[in-house]
Amino acid sequence: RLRKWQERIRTKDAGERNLQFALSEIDRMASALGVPRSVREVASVLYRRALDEDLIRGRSIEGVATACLYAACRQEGIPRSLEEVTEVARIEQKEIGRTYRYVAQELSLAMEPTDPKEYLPRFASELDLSEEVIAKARELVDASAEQGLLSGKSPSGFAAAAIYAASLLCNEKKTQREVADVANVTEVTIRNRYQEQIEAMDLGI
Amino acid sequence: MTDPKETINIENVVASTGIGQELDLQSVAMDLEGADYDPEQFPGLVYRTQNPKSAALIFRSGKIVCTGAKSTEDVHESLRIVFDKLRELDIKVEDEPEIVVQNIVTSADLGHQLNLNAIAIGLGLENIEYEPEQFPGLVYRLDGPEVVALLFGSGKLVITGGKEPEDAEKAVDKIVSRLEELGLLE
DNA sequence: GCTTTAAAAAGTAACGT
DNA sequence: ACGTTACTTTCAAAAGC
Repeated sequence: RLRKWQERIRTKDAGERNLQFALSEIDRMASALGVPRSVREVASVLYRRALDEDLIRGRSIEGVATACLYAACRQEGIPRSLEEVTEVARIEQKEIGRTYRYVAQELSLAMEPTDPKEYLPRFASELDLSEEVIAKARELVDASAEQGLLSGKSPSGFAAAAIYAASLLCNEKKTQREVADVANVTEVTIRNRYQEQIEAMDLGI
Repeated sequence: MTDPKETINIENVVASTGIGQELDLQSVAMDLEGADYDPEQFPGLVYRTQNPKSAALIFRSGKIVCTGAKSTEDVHESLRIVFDKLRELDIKVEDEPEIVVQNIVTSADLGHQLNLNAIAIGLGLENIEYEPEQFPGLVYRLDGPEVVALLFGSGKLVITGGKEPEDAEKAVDKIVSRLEELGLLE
């Protein structure tokens, strides 16, 4: 009786402490990633849902919290790549990706692949590129995606190539290295795609 | 039109068997040249055959896993070689241990580029996994046959999880007809 | 869940030259 | 800017942690 009561309090306290820990971790990572408060709120809601659905069993709180934040960024249209999330997380990328897939499946999140265009504003802003470059990059992404060049390619690499190509076309040139650095991809990836994106857009015009 | 089924190629066959005899892997490792055995790392002894090319994992219990062969025929040939090698070490091996194929990996080509984004939505996001940031292939789990297909933008695909070559053919037929009814082939 | 084996697909990354 | 090597994903079995 008394022991059971104490146990319930203990369990409740532990659960409450774990939830607070998860939410504070989401807050910490969200701040480090520089995403708006709305994303943290969506991530928190996802985490509570995961908790309600018992998805934490056999997984780390840290992992589920991180996966929820990654999913929330995507749902809110301001994606952070797994690599970027990993930089502020305390678990490895492979585990974040695996947990994200599990949570997305169990909560029926119906996540569509990230649209490369959602990366454009951030990349352009970090490179001090104009609105004109963003518009041109959008054209490049749409034209090349329409011609089937997007299948299988990483959204951030695709966006990076479009930003680089657009900066050339708009006479606001940035080097491949500068674009690669803000996008967290290699110069090789940009080099391998920007040319065909320009060709795709020229064909479409 | 080339039937995509004609492009199916078996890339790997995994099978298990057993000699019905316990083994002292430490001594087998000493006597069998080319054997890799590091019990700290993995409980099985690794023995590779050259013709056909394959790798056999031999366990203390006498059970053996063979992988890397390009056909069911090659699996039997590889294991025949392994059995004979063990017999040379004066280890008793049944005449014809039962060999069970556990998995067949095949590749094929649908002959058309694929719009994976459209296919992901067409097949239903809840039925597939497509995370191009992590892997370029779209993962599609079929009900019958029970196999997993990896679809690529090039139109090529990998089918794994099947236990017989027919599973891959059935899978390709199902995938082709599903994509056709969705109007996403070609 | 992990450890090991093999194999394909295509993309990306990290080396060295 | 090459080339090479290697990692990502899927699958199954084995014995043991």
